[in-house]
Amino acid sequence: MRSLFLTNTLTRQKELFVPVNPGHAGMYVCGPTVYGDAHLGHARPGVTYDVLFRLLKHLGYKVRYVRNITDVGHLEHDADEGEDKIAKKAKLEELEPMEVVQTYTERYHEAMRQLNVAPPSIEPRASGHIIEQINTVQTILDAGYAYISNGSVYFDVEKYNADHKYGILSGRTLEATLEGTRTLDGQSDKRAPYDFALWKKAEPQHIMRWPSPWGEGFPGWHLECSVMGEKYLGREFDIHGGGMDLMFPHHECEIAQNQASRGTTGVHYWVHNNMITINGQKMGKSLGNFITLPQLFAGDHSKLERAYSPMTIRFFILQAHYRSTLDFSNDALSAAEKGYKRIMQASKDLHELAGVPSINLLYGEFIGSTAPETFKADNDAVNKIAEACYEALCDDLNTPIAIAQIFEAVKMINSAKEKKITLTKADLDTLVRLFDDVISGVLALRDEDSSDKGNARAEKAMDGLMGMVLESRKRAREEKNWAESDRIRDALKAIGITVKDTKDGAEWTLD
RNA sequence: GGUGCCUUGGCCGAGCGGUUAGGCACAGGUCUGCAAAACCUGCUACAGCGGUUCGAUUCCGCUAGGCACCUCCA
Repeated sequence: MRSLFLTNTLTRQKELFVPVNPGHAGMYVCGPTVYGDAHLGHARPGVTYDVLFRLLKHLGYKVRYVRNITDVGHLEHDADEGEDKIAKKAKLEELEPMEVVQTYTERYHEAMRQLNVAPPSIEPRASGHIIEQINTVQTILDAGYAYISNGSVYFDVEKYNADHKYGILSGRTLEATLEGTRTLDGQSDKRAPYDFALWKKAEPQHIMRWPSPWGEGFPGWHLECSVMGEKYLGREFDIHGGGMDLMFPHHECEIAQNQASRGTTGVHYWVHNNMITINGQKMGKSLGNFITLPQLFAGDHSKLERAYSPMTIRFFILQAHYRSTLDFSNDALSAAEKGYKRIMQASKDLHELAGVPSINLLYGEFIGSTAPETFKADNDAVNKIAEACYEALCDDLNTPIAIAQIFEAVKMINSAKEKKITLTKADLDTLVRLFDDVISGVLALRDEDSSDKGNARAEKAMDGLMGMVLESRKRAREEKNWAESDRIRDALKAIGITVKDTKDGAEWTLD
């Protein structure tokens, strides 16, 4: 099995991935809080951890990927004064909170499906794990790392910090945290500003509430990930992913909860993706640069010059390393779109050259093969490209380098098609395998054109029809009737079909 | 204020102590009835100022500018 290296936020270093159980990989990623449409920012972790999930599988691990849905407990503003995001939205739209949850969970799934992000192995909801969360709160209380105050339960950070160390992930000291903590205006039930809620007492107007030993209330936001992670992946598991903005306090609190409740920090590799910015600034509702995925796909936003397809977005994200900020702009998206289409065209041509059918995996499907250890092309350049591609992917998920290698392969394929170079069967087989495994399997880029064509019968009819049209154009060209030949080409262009004359005759593509 | 990060050619974006990343755009060429595509060639940059070094875009320091987290955020 190939070695995989991941940057671990905990050590701030690139580390060799060694799973808890050989051959198995457990991965937990913080999913969305479902109170609104998924936005550009959700696409980044969605795609990033999807690639990690797929890569782990391709390398030969049996992977369990848990990505939660937060449907309770995530408060707006200060933890003491804030309102539950779901409940607020429900009030606004006069819906049951669970109707809000249902609607936006479905819409999130649809957006992820369009981005070709495979569903996780398990997608647990916070509201479905209230009992487990109550149990964990009790365990932390029993261990002495929490206290009850006015019907709520808070984590005692100072006590915890004395025995263990609070801040190991973010590198913050307790004093530093204190300095940064906002002075609360109202009086608080908390002993210290950095204490966080494990269980919150529900005020009379609060609609989402459950009975507990401490009265009616609801769980604190940080708790769900600790609890569900342990439930589905065990006391200690391999990878925990999420956005960098969640590092503090969310993940820091998770570690403290883990240590306090199960005697281990719980996670071996913390992986954090960076943010997507728009004109150099993080997306925010208040900044007016908040673009949802449906808007992006439809081109329906003032910042958008036009629509960008899901695969364009996916490719755009993969062209940057996941730990770098990625700046959104129309120019960058347009450039990504062209590059993506170039790869897709080369993929089609490659499969044709090799005489094997193009694969275009459907949502959630996986390549069945395991990553090869060596490559057996006759042309050594092909072997080098394939090897470099895998090295890049295994080197902390360096997708931009992997894609750069793919472009090298694209160049070779095009040259072979132009008959400037010759590729042997072994060369073509290696390239096909690389494209099927890496492009379709791991990076999960699919051909949007062919998937849009519709059913097989329609496609067959279309092919036949185009054959007839191009045949009559061919005849016109043979008679050097350029006017007629150009008329047909222009007419086809007008209905969205581009014709290209190659050495081997005319080709057509849907725009 | 505390903590961390960034500044790469027209744009996006990798990387690294000495080797052309890649894409998009642009210019010239090949091919072609034309067009498109493709191929070939060109465009060689690392904010500024010092320092370390045989050699720095890559390490260190300072300066300028920008960003993120510390409050909900992927």
